[in-house]
Amino acid sequence: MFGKFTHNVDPKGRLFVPAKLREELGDVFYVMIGLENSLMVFPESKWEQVNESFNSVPLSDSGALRYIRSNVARCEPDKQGRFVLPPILRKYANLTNDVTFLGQGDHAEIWDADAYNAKEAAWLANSDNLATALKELGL
Amino acid sequence: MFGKFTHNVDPKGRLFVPAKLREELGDVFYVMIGLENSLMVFPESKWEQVNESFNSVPLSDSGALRYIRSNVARCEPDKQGRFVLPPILRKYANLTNDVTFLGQGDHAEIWDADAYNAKEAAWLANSDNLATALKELGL
DNA sequence: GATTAAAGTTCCACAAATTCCCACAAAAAA
DNA sequence: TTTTTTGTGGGAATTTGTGGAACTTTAATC
Repeated sequence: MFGKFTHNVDPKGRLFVPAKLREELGDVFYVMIGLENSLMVFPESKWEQVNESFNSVPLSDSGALRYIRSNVARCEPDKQGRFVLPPILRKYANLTNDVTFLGQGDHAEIWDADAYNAKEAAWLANSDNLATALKELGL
Repeated sequence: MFGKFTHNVDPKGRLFVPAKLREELGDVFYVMIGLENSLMVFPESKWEQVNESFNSVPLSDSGALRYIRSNVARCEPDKQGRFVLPPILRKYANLTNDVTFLGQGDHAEIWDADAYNAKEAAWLANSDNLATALKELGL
């Protein structure tokens, strides 16, 4: 999963799955809260792994995990390729108008478009950042 | 992959893969942002290596890599040997009219032709540059 | 318990964008 | 020159993305 795609949430809270990600995300996927008010989207296969990890943590340590897990949404897109994102998640990520999907290899991320653009622009503005990152990748 | 080839982007954002690079790039290749507003093009085999590097970085540290990865495009040339470069990448590299491909061994680079020519001219203007470079190569 | 309102789903329709395909000019090879 | 390959343009058909209507379900009110 790669690339950046921007769509809007409609008044009913429906989100369109970008065509390029649709196949990889499949008919059923899971949305969970992520870092910095982003959301993470897992295709079913990956979700099973994540779920395993949840289960391997002892219940007593699970304060934070309880919160995360209780806000997971199982989503199934409709015929047009849209799905309804529960209000809690929409609120967590401040999704109001435009929303960007980011392909991140084995999963995707959902961000409020403005918030993400600001972050990205700030990062790109410092060209050392890119040079360092490429070096880390061995390029 | 070697050589320098210049073609144009058409209004639909299509780029022609230079004949001499076509075989080495294959039916599927990946385009990613590079230094100084250039783009990097990887054949599938090389891309797999790069992708490994991406995956070896823990999610929490991946801030920088997020921006890079979300600007990757998987490309498949059409029957004429052209492929569509997503607007984000075209914009990043300021591709409007003429575009040059540079063969760089295991990958290729894409530059705006004017921008690249200017850089090249500036570099050539100082003859010490060449001497230094050859020395680095042990020649 | 019936009626109405609100919220949530499913479906249909349409514009815009993208893909696919055909045609042709220019350049290179035979 | 003739033939093939390379490079470019554009139209037709399909897909994508968006809005909203119609229908269900849930809840609220009398």
